[in-house]
Amino acid sequence: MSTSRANAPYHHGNLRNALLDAALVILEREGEAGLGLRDLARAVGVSPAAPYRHFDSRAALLEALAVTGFQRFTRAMDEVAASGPADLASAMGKTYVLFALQNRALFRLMFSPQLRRDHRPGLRMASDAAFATLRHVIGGDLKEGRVAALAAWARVHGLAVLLLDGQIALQAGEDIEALVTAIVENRPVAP
Amino acid sequence: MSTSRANAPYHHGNLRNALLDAALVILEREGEAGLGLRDLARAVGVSPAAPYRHFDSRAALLEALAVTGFQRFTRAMDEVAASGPADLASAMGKTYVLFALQNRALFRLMFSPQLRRDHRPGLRMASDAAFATLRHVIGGDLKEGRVAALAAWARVHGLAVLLLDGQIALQAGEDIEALVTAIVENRPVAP
DNA sequence: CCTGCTATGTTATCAATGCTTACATTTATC
DNA sequence: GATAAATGTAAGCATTGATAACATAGCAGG
Repeated sequence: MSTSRANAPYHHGNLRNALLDAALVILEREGEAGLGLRDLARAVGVSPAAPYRHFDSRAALLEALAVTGFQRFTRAMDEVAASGPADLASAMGKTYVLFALQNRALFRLMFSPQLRRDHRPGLRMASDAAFATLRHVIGGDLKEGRVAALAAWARVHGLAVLLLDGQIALQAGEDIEALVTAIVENRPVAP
Repeated sequence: MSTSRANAPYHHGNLRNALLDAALVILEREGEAGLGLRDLARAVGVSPAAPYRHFDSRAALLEALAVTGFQRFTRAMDEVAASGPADLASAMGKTYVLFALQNRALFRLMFSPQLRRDHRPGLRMASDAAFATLRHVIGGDLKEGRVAALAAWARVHGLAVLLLDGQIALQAGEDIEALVTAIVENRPVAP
């Protein structure tokens, strides 16, 4: 290929992807507030101003991270839908919550109101794409109208947020995945 | 009383309360990230270092704000419980969501993982107090066990968060309060 | 090879912020 | 009044996001 710049290393290597990878690690370890451009540049081994060649601002970097988060989210949803589970809505709900638990800081970033405030079109598009499939499946599967679909979504999203924020205290010896399954499927823990 | 310092004006007036009031205004207008101690001091009309006489750090100020938020929240919950509605759980759920909508940034701050990270005892106590009553009412009213109580909580909290984050798009002419009522009471919008 | 041209990275620097220290001023108490 | 505590100010430090000027690496065409 002649125009292989997106993949081939230039000066450093493909710095943009290296920055995103390192940023994701720092994000999950330190939280969004602890992700500074200087630390990030130091982690990758470039000068403090180098990231600005790839991201206009810190907010733009966070947006790019959130977009990759929505892409992973979409992939996880598509995979579970393609696997053809017996109860599709419950399986997707469970995947929804587990995704949040396995990508804690990233999930929070995806729904960060700070990012949504300055209407970044890339984030909007990634978010819409992710929820288009989810909305379609939930709305088509439940067939109980808008309120039921929103209630199901709210239950799943609320469970994810409460677990992330440490509001739901696990009882002794309780398996978190079993609890999620029980709540999503709306049945007692011990069946 | 001899020790009326908490209320009586000293040099400036009771600076601590003035700071909290102004901080709440800035918080709802600019978001948590936009609440700087310099702006805050300027808004109240004191020097940039004056707030540090009342709050050890920016985090301590945010904690104090969150504590007042939990106190308001507790009051709202107690009031609706004392009013003796027909369906107590639904009434409290609706109050829960409306409180979030009427105190957007404050509600988010109350559940901020940043604040929870450094275990501040005041915040923990205020949070526990607020949820003790809620947990008691939900648990005692539903009588369907832990999973049902958590599911109800998750639905209400998730609805609040999704509305705050602008994820739920209102349809043309749709009343948000009616939608909240419908979802919380789990019935169609048009009865 | 040499000359533009673009993409990328570095150095130096600025402004704003959270925070601290040393000092000044007002109030309370004896 | 004297003294000590409480409260506010002034000045400055370290860090951070952001920008500007400069330097380097690849590419294209003569």
